[in-house]
Amino acid sequence: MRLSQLIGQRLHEAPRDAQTASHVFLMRGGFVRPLSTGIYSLLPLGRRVTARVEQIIREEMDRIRGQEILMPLVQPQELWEESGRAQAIGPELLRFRDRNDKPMVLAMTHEEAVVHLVRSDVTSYRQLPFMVYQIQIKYRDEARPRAGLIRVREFTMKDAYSFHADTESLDEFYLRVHEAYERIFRRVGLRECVSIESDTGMIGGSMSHEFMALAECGEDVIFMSPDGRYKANRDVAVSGVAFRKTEPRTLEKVHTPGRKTIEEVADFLGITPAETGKAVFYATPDGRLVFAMVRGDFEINETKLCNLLRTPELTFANDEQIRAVGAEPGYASPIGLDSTQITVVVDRSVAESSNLVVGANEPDYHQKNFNFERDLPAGATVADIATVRPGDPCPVTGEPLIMKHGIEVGNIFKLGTKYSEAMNCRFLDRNGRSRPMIMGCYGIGVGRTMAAVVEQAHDDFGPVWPMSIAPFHAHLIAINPGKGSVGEEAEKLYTELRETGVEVLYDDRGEKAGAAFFDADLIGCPIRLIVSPRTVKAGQVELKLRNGSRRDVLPRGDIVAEVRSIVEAELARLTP
RNA sequence: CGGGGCGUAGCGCAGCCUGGUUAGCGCGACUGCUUUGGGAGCAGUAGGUCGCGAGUUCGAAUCUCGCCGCCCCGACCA
Repeated sequence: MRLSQLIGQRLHEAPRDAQTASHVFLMRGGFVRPLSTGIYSLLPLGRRVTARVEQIIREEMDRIRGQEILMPLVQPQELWEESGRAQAIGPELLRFRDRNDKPMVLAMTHEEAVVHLVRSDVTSYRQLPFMVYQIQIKYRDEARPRAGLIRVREFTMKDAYSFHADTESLDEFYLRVHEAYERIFRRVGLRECVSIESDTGMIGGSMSHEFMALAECGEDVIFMSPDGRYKANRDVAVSGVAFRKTEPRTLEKVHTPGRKTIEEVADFLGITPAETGKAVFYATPDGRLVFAMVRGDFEINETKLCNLLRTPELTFANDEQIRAVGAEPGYASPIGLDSTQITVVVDRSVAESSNLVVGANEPDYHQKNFNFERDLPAGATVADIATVRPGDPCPVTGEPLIMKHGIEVGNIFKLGTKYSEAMNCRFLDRNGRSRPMIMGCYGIGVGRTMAAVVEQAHDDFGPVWPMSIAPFHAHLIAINPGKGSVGEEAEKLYTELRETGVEVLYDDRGEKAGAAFFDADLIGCPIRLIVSPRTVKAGQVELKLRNGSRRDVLPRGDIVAEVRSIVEAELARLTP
C-alpha cells in the first residue's frame, strides 16, 4: 500500500474527546473514526488490524473443530420471547418494528439464534458434541459508551456456541476453549492477559471465566495474589481476612445526635470504622425488603448479594419502606426487625466480630456491643457479601491481594440447559430418550482486543503493534525520492518485499524526513525501512524496529531476507 | 437516568462576560518555488447553516427560552 493513496488522515493533535491511549492513537493514526456515540467506522488501517485479529481467532476456533457460520443481526422479537430474555433484558436490547409492524430486535448476542438454528438440524446424540462460531456485529444500546473502542454500542464479536450430550463433554470442551483463548490472546500480542473466575450475570449458567487484558483504563476490577495463583473479578473475589472475637459486653444505648454515617459515628465515639456495623436497606424488583450488614470498614458487594438472594437487581429502599419494618434510616439496627417482612443478611465480618456499634432504630441513638450470635439468634443469613479491599489477605496464599484494572476481551460460559430447555432444543440419547442439549458459549470482542493491545503496547508517539496484528509488517520510507535514484530504489525494494510475502506500507510522499518518521511512529508498524540518498550511495538500507530494540544499516542485498526473517521470528515468538 | 462540561473550517482553539463592518489564529489541505534524517521556508488559494429552532433587538457567534449532539463522573452493563 502506498501511503500517498491511503485513506485515513493522521492527526497532529488528538480530538478533545479522546482520553485513553488507545482512543487517542487509533484516532490520530487514522485507524478509526466515530460516527455516533459508541459507533465507529474502521478505516483501512484499523480494518487491517481487526482482520488479522479475526484471522487468528478463526484459526484457533478451527483448531478445536469449530465450524464458522453467520447468523442475522436483525431478529424477530418473538425469538427472544421464547427464551424469556425479551422481558428479562432492559433497554440495552434495541427494539423496533419493521414495515409490517412486526416487533424486531437488533441482536446483542446470539444464543437464541443459534438454538433456533440447531434445534431443527441436530436431533441425535450421534451429532454431539460440536461447536459453531461466527464473527459478526452485535448491537447493544449501552447506557454509557466510553473510552473509545473499549465500550461501544456496535461492535464486532466472535461468538461461539457448543452443544453437548452431557456435562462431562461440556466440562472437557470448556477447558479446550480456555486453552484456545490463551493461544489467541498470546498470538495477538497481549502481554498481560489473565483469565479469572467471574460472575455469570444475565447470561446465566454455572461457571464462567473472563479474559482480562490488564490496563489502567480497564473498567473491570481484578484481585490477584502477587504470585498470580489467585485471581478473581471483584464481584466474586473473597478475602482471607481473619476476624477476632472477644468477650461480649452488655448492649448499651448511646446518644449520637445527628451522626448517621459510619465516619461520623466512629469519630463521635472515638472508635474505628472496624468497630461498627454498616447497615443498608435494599428492595428487590418483586418487592422484598433486604437488610444487609457488613462491618463498618467494608463495602457491600451488590453482585454477591444479588446472587445470594437470586434476584436480578437491588435498589436502595426508601425511607418509607425502611420505617415500615420498624427501622430508622441512618440509625438502623438488625435487632428487632420483623423477619417475616424483611430478609436479614449479615456478612462474615459482622458475624465473626464482637461488640460492634450499630444503630438503635431510633433517631440520634446507636447501640454499643452488638454481638451477632447473642443479639440476632435467628432468622438471619450469614454469607460473604463484602467487597474485597486491596491489601486484604489472599484466601489461597495469604499474601496481600493486589487490585488491578482490566479490559474484558473475552469470556467463556457454561450455559447448561438454560436456553435449550426454554427453547426446546433437544436430542435423542442412546436410549432413545429426549433430553435438552447442554450448551457453552464463548465470546471475544474484536475491536476491544485491538484497543487493549494499544493500551498495553504504545509509547509517547503511537502504538507499537505486535507483528501478528500490525496493519503492515514493514513501513518503507523514501527520503528525498526525487534525488538521484532514491525513488527508483525504494520502488524496487517495495516490489521485492511484496513478492516475498512481506506486507509493506510504502511512504512515497516525499515528505520531510521528520514528518515521515512521525507518521511512521503513529501508524506503528514493527519494522521501519529507510531509503535515502545517503543509504543509496552506500548501497545500504536502514532498518529500525518500532519497539526500539534495534537500529541497523544493512547491505541492500541482505535486506529482504533480513526483513522476512524478522517477520517470521516475531510471528513464531508470539505463537505458543 | 442523575451530576458536570463542551458544541465556531478536517483537527486544536480564540472571540461570547460588556451585541456593532467582510468571524479570527495555529495545524492540516491545495498551487508554485526553494528545501529534505525527527512535524521546513516563502508566496498564494480553497474551506464556515458560529449544533438546530424560536425569541429579544435597528442589529445576535455573543443575550433569553426550547431542542439536539458529543465527552466525563455516577447508576447501569452477556
